[in-house]
Amino acid sequence: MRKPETTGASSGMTTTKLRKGLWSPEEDDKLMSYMLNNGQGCWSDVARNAGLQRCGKSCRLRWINYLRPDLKRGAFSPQEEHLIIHLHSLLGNRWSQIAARLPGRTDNEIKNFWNSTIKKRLKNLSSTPSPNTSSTGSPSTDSKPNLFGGLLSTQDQQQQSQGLMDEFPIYASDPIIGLDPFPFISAHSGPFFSTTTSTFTGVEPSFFHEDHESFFSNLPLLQSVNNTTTVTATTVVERSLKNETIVKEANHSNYLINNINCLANHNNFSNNNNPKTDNNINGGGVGANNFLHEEFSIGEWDLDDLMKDVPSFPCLNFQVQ
DNA sequence: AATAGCTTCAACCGCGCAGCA
DNA sequence: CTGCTGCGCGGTTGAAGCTAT
Repeated sequence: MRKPETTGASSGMTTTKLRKGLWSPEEDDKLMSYMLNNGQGCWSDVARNAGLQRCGKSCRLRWINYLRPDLKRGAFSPQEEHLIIHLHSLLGNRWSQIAARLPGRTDNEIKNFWNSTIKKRLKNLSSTPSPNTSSTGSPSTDSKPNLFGGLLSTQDQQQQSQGLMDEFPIYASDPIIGLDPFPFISAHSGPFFSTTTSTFTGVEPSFFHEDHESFFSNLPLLQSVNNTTTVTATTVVERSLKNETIVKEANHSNYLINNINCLANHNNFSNNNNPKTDNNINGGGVGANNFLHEEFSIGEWDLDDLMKDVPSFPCLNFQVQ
């Protein structure tokens, strides 16, 4: 928190000193009532028209992080934590994208939560290796390391997943975003990746149901690191801590090849009309079976493209009609 | 009770990007 | 093309609150 600056507007004709620091209740009232009456416009206009000695940037931040009526207050639920961890493993420090998938939460809030709480847990986890893992062995099939206090049994994982589904029904039909707090491991042990190749395998056409077509068509698969490497809990933690690097590197790695293979499969099954898909992935009409063995132009793809149509919550774009 | 150390989180800063003249 | 302006994002700061001693 910062000390509220008491210096008000100067007496100059053109130079009004902008306030910094904490917002007073009066300023909050002004901004809130202005936003409710006029909706979001140019932020510098908002600041001016609302009679605030604040820069537009400051008004925007205050509105987004504190005043917005759809904000959820209070601590993060275990389900939200679960989702944050999962999304962070997919997106890295793209807090705004993570926030867009958590209704009522802001990027700042999530960022703070991650830096203060989850990062600490990850460090603790890495400093106290699980007895169920070894430096050379495979992760246990009965339990996985987790950030909620140690090991999570398969049953507990299912319960957590169910909680997530209850809280975020939009994800209920999505086996990717909803189920796995530790995608690094599942990417190796799950049904969707071969353990010996970079190829997306074992998926039946029915897997891509139309109900979540657009979701899947753009949602990156869980990160698949070097598919021939055994992943331990320690590796998972280290990779979580280095996630930004992983995500960046993934753009030029098997990770993206997996995504693309998945996407290519899906786009073929769903026969959608995404021109980018058609041109760059489909190769202008390559059959489904060919996707798995084609070389793709990876440089033209990135997470943003893959994620852009993933559902977000309209409440985060609050605007008065 | 005092206070030192730690944690939390609201707010700021700087950068990159888009739109426009 | 260049410069300006506004917006949005991620990283960082620092005061308030909390906890341990």
